[in-house]
Amino acid sequence: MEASSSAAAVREQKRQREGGAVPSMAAGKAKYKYLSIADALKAPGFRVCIFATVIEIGAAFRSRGTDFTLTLRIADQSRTSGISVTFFANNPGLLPCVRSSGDVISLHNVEIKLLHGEYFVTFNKRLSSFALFGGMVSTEFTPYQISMKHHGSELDNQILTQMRLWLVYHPPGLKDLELQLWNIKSDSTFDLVCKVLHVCQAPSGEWIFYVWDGTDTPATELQTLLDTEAVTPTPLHPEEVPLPREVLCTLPCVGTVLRVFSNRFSKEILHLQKDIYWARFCNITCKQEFGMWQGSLLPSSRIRLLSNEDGSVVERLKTYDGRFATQVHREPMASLHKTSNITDVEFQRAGYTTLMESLTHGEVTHKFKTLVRVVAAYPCQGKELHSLLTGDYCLRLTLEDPTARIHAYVHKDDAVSFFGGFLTLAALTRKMNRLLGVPEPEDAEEGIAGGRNPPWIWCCLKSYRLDKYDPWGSRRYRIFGTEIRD
DNA sequence: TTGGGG
Repeated sequence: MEASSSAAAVREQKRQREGGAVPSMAAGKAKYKYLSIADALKAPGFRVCIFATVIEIGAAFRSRGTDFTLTLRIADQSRTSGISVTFFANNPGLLPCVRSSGDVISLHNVEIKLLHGEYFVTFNKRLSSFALFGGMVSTEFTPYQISMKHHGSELDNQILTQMRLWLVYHPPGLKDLELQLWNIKSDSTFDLVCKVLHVCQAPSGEWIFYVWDGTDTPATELQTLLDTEAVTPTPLHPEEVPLPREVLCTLPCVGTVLRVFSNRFSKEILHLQKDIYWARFCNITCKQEFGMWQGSLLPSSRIRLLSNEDGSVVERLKTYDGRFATQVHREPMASLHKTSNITDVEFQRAGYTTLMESLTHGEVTHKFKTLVRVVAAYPCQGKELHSLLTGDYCLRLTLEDPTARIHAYVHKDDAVSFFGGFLTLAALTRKMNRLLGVPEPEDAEEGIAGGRNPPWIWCCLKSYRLDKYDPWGSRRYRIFGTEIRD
């Protein structure tokens, strides 16, 4: 927001301290100097005027004094993370009643305070005033609520139009700091609105939250090194101990279940253990380990419980419902618009099944078609690889989609058809590298080296058991009816 | 005064 920012404006506001900003008059209309939030913060202790958008709406409640109070969070272009504004009034009807986040508020003569290193805006009921306007879809210049003693300013219409234009590109509800699983970024801090599906304590004492928002985490880049697969296989899940089957079966089959780790014990965890809740995980971070996303709570992180009617929750559920409107929307979000023509599959007409749907399926034995990435293979190079076509070996692939990772075997009888014939070692290596997303030597020179990005491939899988007395413990996956194209 | 991610 290009409010009348600048040091001069700050000095002007400083002159107006005590007694409130006295508006200069021009053509009969009051003229207030609005500061951007960033500039206003340079003048703690002074009264300032701010034009901003409401990004969070608190509930009105009785203060410990004689008043009613309400906290809003407002933001502008200079501070998209926003700042908290506290209002007081002896009658709740006098507090701002914001119709929707994204609405615009004009604040006159509010005070900036700095407490514990954090800035706040205080609305003084004797000296301050506010006006509320519709957000980006509105073209109305008349406020829908106005406090006592609020005088419109000459620049209001112009600044309101600018603010609405900015809002078009920065819609509220999805704040810059609020990410969904589909757009999380490594080592950034953000808020996540998610359903807490399960909470447990790892043997290390660490707490693990299993959270979900109906979207898929992005495909990760993997390390090129594959020769350690025999000794230390690529893990199938970020936690040390996998979830017991009865818990696994309660998790959703579409959308990633992110593991969020926390060293801190808090009473929030006890609350969350009892039931499934929607929550806002504030100021959390995430990283990739072995190509898997995992979240972490920081000392500054907070968990806020949300109701099912919360706007962000309703939005997430709407998005999730949309994924069921068509078959293709259930497919990994990261695979969309990336045609997968690496393999030919037998199950041309079969529907699509996520790995989680198969893992939680009621019967061990079943066949399905899925869309996955090959994150690791053993063996994957040299003589060992070639002996698959002639010898008595089977190939172990580590497959992933946004919902799970599994080991799937290419049985010795299927290896020739999987690779499309008795290939030379060179041809076989080329096909394997394509599956694993290992860059071609010429690509590597262009700076793609260092990581690999396996493509999405269609593949037919069969789930079966080795031991009828321990069907789930002895479950295996086997690839069939799938051929890598030339 | 209150209140300060209620």
